[in-house]
Formats: sequence, C-alpha cells, structure tokens
Amino acid sequence: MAGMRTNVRSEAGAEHRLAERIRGAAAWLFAERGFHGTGMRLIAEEAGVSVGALYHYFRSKDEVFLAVLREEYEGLLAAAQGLWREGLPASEVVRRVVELHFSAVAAGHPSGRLLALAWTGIPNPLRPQILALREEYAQCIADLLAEAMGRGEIRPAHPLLTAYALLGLVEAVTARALGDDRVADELRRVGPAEVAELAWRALRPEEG
Amino acid sequence: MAGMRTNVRSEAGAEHRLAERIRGAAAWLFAERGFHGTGMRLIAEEAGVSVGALYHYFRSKDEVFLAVLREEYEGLLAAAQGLWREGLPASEVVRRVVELHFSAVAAGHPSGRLLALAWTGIPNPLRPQILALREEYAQCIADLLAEAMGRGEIRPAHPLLTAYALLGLVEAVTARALGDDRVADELRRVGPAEVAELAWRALRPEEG
Amino acid sequence: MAGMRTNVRSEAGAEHRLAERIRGAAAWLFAERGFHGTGMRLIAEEAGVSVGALYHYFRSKDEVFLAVLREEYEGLLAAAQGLWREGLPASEVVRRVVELHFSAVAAGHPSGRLLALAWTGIPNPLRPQILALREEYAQCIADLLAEAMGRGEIRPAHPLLTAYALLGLVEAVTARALGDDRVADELRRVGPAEVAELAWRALRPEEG
Amino acid sequence: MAGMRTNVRSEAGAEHRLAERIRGAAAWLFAERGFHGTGMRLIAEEAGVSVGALYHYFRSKDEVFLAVLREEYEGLLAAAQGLWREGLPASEVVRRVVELHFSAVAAGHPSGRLLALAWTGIPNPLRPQILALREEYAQCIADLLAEAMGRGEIRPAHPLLTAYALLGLVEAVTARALGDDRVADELRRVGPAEVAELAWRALRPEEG
DNA sequence: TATGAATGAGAGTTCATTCAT
DNA sequence: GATGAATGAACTCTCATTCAT
Repeated sequence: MAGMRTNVRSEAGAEHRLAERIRGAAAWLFAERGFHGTGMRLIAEEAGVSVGALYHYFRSKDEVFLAVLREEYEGLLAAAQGLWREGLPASEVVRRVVELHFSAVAAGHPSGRLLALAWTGIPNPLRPQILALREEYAQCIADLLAEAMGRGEIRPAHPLLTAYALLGLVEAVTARALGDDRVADELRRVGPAEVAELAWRALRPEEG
Repeated sequence: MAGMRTNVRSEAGAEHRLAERIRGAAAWLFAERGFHGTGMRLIAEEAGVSVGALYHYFRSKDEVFLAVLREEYEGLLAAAQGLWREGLPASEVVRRVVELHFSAVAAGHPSGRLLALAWTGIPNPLRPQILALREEYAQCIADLLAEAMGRGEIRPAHPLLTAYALLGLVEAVTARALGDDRVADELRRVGPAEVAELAWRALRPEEG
Repeated sequence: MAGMRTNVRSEAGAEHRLAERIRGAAAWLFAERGFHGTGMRLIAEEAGVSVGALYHYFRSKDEVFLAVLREEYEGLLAAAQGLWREGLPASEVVRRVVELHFSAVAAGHPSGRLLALAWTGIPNPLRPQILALREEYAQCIADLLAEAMGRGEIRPAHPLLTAYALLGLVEAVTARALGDDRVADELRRVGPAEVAELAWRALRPEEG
Repeated sequence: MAGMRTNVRSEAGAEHRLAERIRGAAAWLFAERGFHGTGMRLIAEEAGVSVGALYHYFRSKDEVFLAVLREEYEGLLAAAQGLWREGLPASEVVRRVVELHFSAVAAGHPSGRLLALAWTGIPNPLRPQILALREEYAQCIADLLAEAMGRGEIRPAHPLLTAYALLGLVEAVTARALGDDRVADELRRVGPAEVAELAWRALRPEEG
C-alpha cells in the first residue's frame, strides 16, 4: 500500500478530555440537527462545559465541525483498511464495509447522517475544507480499489470516480434507512445484502 | 374553436413572470451557497425584485426552496419518463439519464448541487417535506425499475432501494465533477460513460 | 346648551356605501385585535373590498381609525344628549348612560373595547388627534355636567375633571366585563346598577 | 490591596445593573411611545447596551414589558398596603393613594401612562398576561376594600368592581394630567383633592 | 484554565403605502 | 372608480465570537 495517504489521522486521541467530550457532543448534535441547527451554546450545554471552553479547545465552530468529521472518516477508513489488510477477497471486503455503514445506522451512531451532511449544505468558507477531507477519504478508497484492480480482483475502471460512486450509493440508501417509518425498517433489514450486491456487481470482473 | 380562452394560458404566464425570475435566481444561489448561505435579500437582489415581491409569490423562504426543488425534480423525472416511454432498452435509458445529469452539470445548471443539497443540511421543519419530495421522485424511478424487472430487462431487486442507490451513485460523482480543478474536468469527461457502466452492471440481468 | 361643541359630528352618514362598509369592518377589527393587530389588508378583506379602495376613501390607516372612533363617540354623545334633552333628572341620566355602555358590551358592539383602545396604545403621530377627539367628547360631557351643577342637580366640582373621571370609571369596569370568564359574567350582571350607584354617589349634591 | 474582595458585593449589584438599566429605559419608552412604538433597538440605545444584552436578561420584548409593568404595579400596591397597615381611616387612605398617583405624574414617572397602556392596545398573545397582572392588582385593592366594608368604614358594594372603578377613575384623570397644556396644569393642581373627593363620596358609608 | 456576560451584524418576515392598469 | 402587484423600511430575534474576571 505504498501511495496510501494517511494524514486523515492527524492527531492522536489523547489530546484532552474536554476536547473529547466536546467532539462527542458535537457529533451527535450535528448529526441530529445539522450544522446550522446546532449552536455553540447547545454544544457547550450538551458537553457540560462553558461556551468559553469551546473556544479554548477549538478556534471556531467550523473547526469543531471539521474535527468531528475528521474523526468519523478516520474510523471508517481504519475499518476498511483493516479488512483489506486481513487479505479477504474484494467481494467480502465490499460486503463487510457496507454492513459496517448499516450497523452504524442501526446502532444509532451519528456517522450515517454526518457523512451525508458533510459534503453539502455547508456554508461557503467551510465547504472547500470539507470537500478536501472527503476527497482525502475517497482517494484512500480509490487507492484500495486501484490495488484490487491491479490484482484483477475487480474490473478496471476510474478509481477515484468509482470511489465516489460507491460512497454515494451507500450513503443514499443508509440516509433513507435512518427514518423510523416502515420503509426505513425494511431498508435496514434488506439494505446490507442488497447494497453489497449492487456494489459488487458494479465492481466485479467480467467473468464474475 | 370559438370560445377558446387562450389568455388563460398567457395570463398564467405573465402572472408568474416574477415568480419565475425569483425561482431561477434562488436555484442558482441555493446551489452555489446552500440554504443557509442564501438570504432572502440576496435572492431579491439577484432576481432584480424587492424583498416584498418574494413574499408576494412565496409564503416563506422554505416555500421558495421547495418550489425550486420541485421544479428540478419534475424536469429530471419528465426526461427519464420520456426516455422510458420511447421504448428504448433499459441499458440505453440508464446511459441517457446519466448523460442528462452530466450535461446539466456541464451546462452549469444548478440541478447537480441542488439535488444533493435537497436531502440534508436543511433545517428541521423543512426536512420532512424535502424528504417526501425526494421519496416521490425515487418512487417514480422505482416504478420504472419494477416495470423493467417484470419484463426481465434488469435483474430482480428491491426497486425503491435500487432507485435510491442509483440516485446517490450519480449525485456523488456529478457533485465532485462540479469543481473547476483537474479532477473535476476529468470526471466531466469520463463520467457519463463510466457512471453509466457502473449503473448498468449493477442492474443488468444475470446473462445480460 | 349654549356653549356645547357639536363638531364631533363632522360628516353626514351618506358619504358612500363602501366607506361605510370599510368603517364597519374596521370598527370590529380594531376592537377585536387592536390598532397594530389590524392590517389594511385584513380590513379590506373583511369589508369585501380591495386594498386600493381603502386608500380611495381614506388617506391612511390613521384616518380609518379616526373615522371609526369619531363615529363611536358621536353615537354615545348623541344618546347622552338625547337623554338630557328629555328633561330626565340627572341621576336617571347617569343610570341610563351607564346602562348604555353595558348593553353595548352585552350586545357585542365594538364600542367598549374601542373607547378603551382610543386614548392609549396608539402610535405617536396619531395620539394627539385621538386625545383631541376624546377631549372633545369629554368637554361635551363636562358641559352637560356644568349645566346640571348650575341647576343644583349635582354637586359643584371641576366639570372636565369629573367628565374624565366618569369616563374612566365606566370604561374600566366595562373593559373587565368584556371577557368570557365567570367574573366578567358577574360584572355584566351587576355592573349597570353598581356602576350607576358609584357614579351617582360621586356626583349627587350634599343632601342626597 | 491585601486581598480584600470588595468586588463580591459590587459584582452582585453589577449582575443586575444592566437589567435595571434596561427596565428603566423601557419603562420610559413604553410610557412615552406605546408598546409598538418602542423597538428593541431603541430600548437598547436608551439603556446604553447592545441589543444582545436585552435578550440576555429578558426572553423577549413581551417579557421586558411584563417586567416593567410588574414593577410598577408592585410599587403602587406596596404603597397602598403600607398606608392601610398604618391603621389610617379609609378616607385618608383614599386621599393619599390618589395623591400618590398624581405625584408620580408630577415627578414625571412613567407609571401613569404605563398603567393605562397596560390593559389595552397590546398584541394578543401578551394581553391575557397583562390582564392577569392587572386583575391581581385589582384583587388586592378589592381585598382591602372588602376588609374596610366589613369594618363599616366604607359602604357595602361589589369589591372587585369597585376596585376596577377606582382604578379607571384615577387613571383617566392622571392620564389627562400628563400633557403640558393649560388644562393638564390645572388638573395636576386640583386633581388630587377633586379625585379624592369623587372617590371618597363614591365609597363612604350612608351616614359618612 | 475557565467562565458567561456582552456584543452587533444579519437573519426572516410584515405591512402601510403607491401606482400602472 | 377600482384593483392588487410591488415596494422597502423596520421589526423581533439569533448566534458566533470576544474578553474582563
């Protein structure tokens, strides 16, 4: 995995306990209420700290959001890379990564909503940074895909484009599965298998 | 036709000329700056009307956004349904619909960003309506898919899930293709063919 | 009744039918919703005319309010003067005028609320005119009182001050009687007799 | 300075100093310009604070108004109850309370106009609260009256109705006395005695 | 470190009024 | 006469951010 970018993981976890509390509270709130629906005061209350403390650990609201997002991407990427390194066949990796996304939704983790939130509906000075973060993640996926293409495990295609396509595919279905209506229930049930099937068919080499 | 009232139609047009200007300006701004980044004053300026005029034609900012979005979805849906009714084979319909999305991006239409914007990053009282709109569109696509499945043109799968998956797949790539960097250029060039290929492989019947 | 001002009744009734409709609708709305709670659009709708028509018959919203108020005062004043001219004893006039106020409340006429509204809670450029109107009415009452004092029917006192005092006394109780709770019911029942008693005791000559 | 903490006490004062400044400025402005004529920006400017500070101490404009009004009522009520508790005869209490109202007017206190403002010309969601406040005040007066009736100091009558009648009587005259014309001057001079006389005659027992 | 009172620009929305038809 | 589309200033309220303590 020579060319793989790893600087998504920029900071170690043990920065400070308050910073961690803030990030955790913010992740939930951003996922639940969106970027603009989440005020700094609310984050402070939810984290059990003062507003001043927020600005002690983060330069601005934008930075809080970026930090939250960075952590989410880190987690997903680490999981995907771990599966890959286990030497599993590509079809199995795809299946498990899709399952990962759905189980996060089922467990109520904020990831699902957050990643959807991440690349749109964000004010302008922040958008380029978010897109860069997303690009970094997509590029990592693309690197994995390219490697698998080289080994003939998946068919040749534009790696970065394929990475974005897979991200969009999974996110769109998990986002719909977040609701609490009958359809969402159904998607949570059949989603992992169906989405993995769609993804794998899109990727598998000609003689499948 | 003696009693034909042609001015019903022409008046209807004149009545809504400002509404049309407003919708057009709003579509651009929402796509460019997001929902919260676009103020009513800005829409008014861009449309060349007063703030009051906005509220003459739309009850609220939310309604402006919904109107914009409704038009975008209707346009896309009409195009897709048109292709379907022409009796083209499913693979060809998929190819052309994907092309449609990309040509909207190339032509600078706001659709690409707008549809991505539509289902996230939106304040809470508005979100359910947006999701319903998106669901309506997805359901139409799902109906087309189900019909094609019945005819054996595409493989059996969960229609609504597949519709969301396709939407997400296309939107994620077109969204990335909106930028003005080298990668975006490349995606605009290879995107239509590559995305259509991905989509068709995900859909085609087993011996397709 | 030599010095009695009569220019409260400035215009004859037969001005225009639309103007009458507007005034009637406005009286209800102002009484029900207050000056600021009543928009020109609402008045127009309630009167069944266009907004333009309002400005055809009245120079401004302020003028509508003044016209409404002038009519209310005219009605009350005419009734009081009529009773006086009938040659009834002062105690009887007081009793009947008080009854008049209460029966307007019971009948749901806007007068009660309007007169209370009239001299306060009104924007600044309009207030002096309202106060002048009220003063004119109070001065008419004061003239009647002065005349009765001259005849020894009521005790000597400052006529204008007494007029304001009586107005305030009656308005405060009728205003409270406007509600739909138990206390308001009770006040509507016992109010006329009790208020007339209070007023007459305040006015009657020393030897009862 | 030897560690002396004098700022504990001054800080406690300072905590509410702004709230006090705001209330004071608002009282003046509401009295002078009415509820709708007084914007939050104006209150902020007059109080020498920012708009944000207004919302730091009060939840809304309505709350500012209620706070102002509550204080006015409390002041008047405390004074009236104090006089009563001194064991003065009822006629003397009436005289002094009336004087109190007039001296507030003479001193330029906003009370006079404010109390008149309080129960009318107020937007709908706020009106019930204002009326409840006024009722509370009226009920206290009514209790004092009922007690005096029990002792035979004033004649039997409906206590609450009488309380409202007295309030209205005094307010109407003091409101007229607020102006700066010749009549207002005269009312400020003769008002206390004349109004007390009117009130006492309305209340005194038969052989008083 | 840590606090939260204080700021003020800017948000969405209303509404009396005008004027071309 | 009569209309109602169009205007824009002014409104209440929010919220990211600062700073004296």
